[in-house]
Amino acid sequence: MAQAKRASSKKERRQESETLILAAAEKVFAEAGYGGATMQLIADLAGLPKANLHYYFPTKEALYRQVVEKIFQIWLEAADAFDEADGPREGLGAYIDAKMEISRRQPAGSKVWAFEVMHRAPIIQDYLETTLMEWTKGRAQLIQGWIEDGQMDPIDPQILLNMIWATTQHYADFSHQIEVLNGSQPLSDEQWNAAKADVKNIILKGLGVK
Amino acid sequence: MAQAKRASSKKERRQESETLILAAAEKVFAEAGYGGATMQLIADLAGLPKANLHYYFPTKEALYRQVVEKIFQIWLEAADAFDEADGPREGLGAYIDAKMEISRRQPAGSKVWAFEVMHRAPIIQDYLETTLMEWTKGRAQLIQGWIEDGQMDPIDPQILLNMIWATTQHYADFSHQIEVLNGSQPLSDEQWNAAKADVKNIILKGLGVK
DNA sequence: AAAGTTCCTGACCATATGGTCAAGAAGAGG
DNA sequence: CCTCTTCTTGACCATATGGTCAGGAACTTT
Repeated sequence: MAQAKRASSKKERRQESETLILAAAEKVFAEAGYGGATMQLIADLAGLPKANLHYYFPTKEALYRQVVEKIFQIWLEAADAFDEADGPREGLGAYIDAKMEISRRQPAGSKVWAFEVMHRAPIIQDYLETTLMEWTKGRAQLIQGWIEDGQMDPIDPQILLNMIWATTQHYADFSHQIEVLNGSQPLSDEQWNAAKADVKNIILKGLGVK
Repeated sequence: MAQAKRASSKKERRQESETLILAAAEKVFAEAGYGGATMQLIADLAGLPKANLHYYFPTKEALYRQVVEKIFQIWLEAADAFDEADGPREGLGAYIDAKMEISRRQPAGSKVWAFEVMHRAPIIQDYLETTLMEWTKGRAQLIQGWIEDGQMDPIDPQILLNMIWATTQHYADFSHQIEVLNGSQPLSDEQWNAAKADVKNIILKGLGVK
């Protein structure tokens, strides 16, 4: 209360600046890729001088790394949907919903992720090999369990996961194409809901989920 | 026979050089994106001096454009599978097969396409709005016909097309991730066939195809 | 074999970009 | 107030990159 001044402590202001820069960086990296993005563009979008970015993030690569890591976190959080279910209809359904929602709310993040993986993951290769690998193995086992319980057809769980990732992320990564084919209009709420429902129905029915 | 010299006429040699450069460019653009790719890298991969690239392709953008246009052609050719069928099982099945095969044989091309669309299609926007739009409308109508014939469940054809594109192209665009999750091994023939079959089965069953 | 055309390439240039730095502004603490 | 630390920023630098060009090699044509 004493120093007041918008209650922004040093740490808080630092946090704010970093968040601001990260948000701008995410957008620019998504739109231009790592190579096409420039610190100047990011700075302009954040409304800061370029030198200031280098105060918070020593190099372009460090900034990029943080962007990618943040996205990876969100990616993983969507996984919670999986765990709190006891059958494929609920589990897969909730997971598809969660991933569709991410594609809708955070398309830039999804694009950066796609860029990164397409570049053979120069930055987050270790995450792929450790965290993602373990996560995937765990869910694959879960799916395998459902199969053995006769709750769905026997299908290689990895292929199913690929399919879910592909289909849901497509709505973020290829949003431009989707918009153009929609008469250059962003999808409406109804269209998003329809897409979500149809994707879910096709996959669940295709899996023979009881 | 007279001038012999490997029977390479002027035009043929020109064609050869251009093809060589385009192939190198496709790889480099796929691996680094437009911004990350350099003419030097492309030249090195093609085994030519940089200045020579500029003899055949005036600018980096012109080279990129040709790469993207070539890919778009392949993209469209896969569509033939669609037309020569009289039902969804055959039509969609053949189309999925064709697209999976492209993902396998031409992963670099698919990646460049993905890059381009993610960048909001600065180069091939007109193609999206004309050729792709028309193609899509035609196939959507075809699918609609199948639906009305009771050959499959009623589903927004656009959502179905998105799903097929997403799933099949994922195997090219995210091949790195797929390899890592496969124990850092490329998919074997059996795995490719399994993926192809499973994807097809899930989608066709999910659509309620008779 | 001479002339004309196409092709090839080393050297070069202008520009853009990532990154640095020194000097000062703004707070925090006393 | 004075000092210390954290932040901010315009100016600057080294390098990399797209692109140019002039001169020569190689091929074609007559």
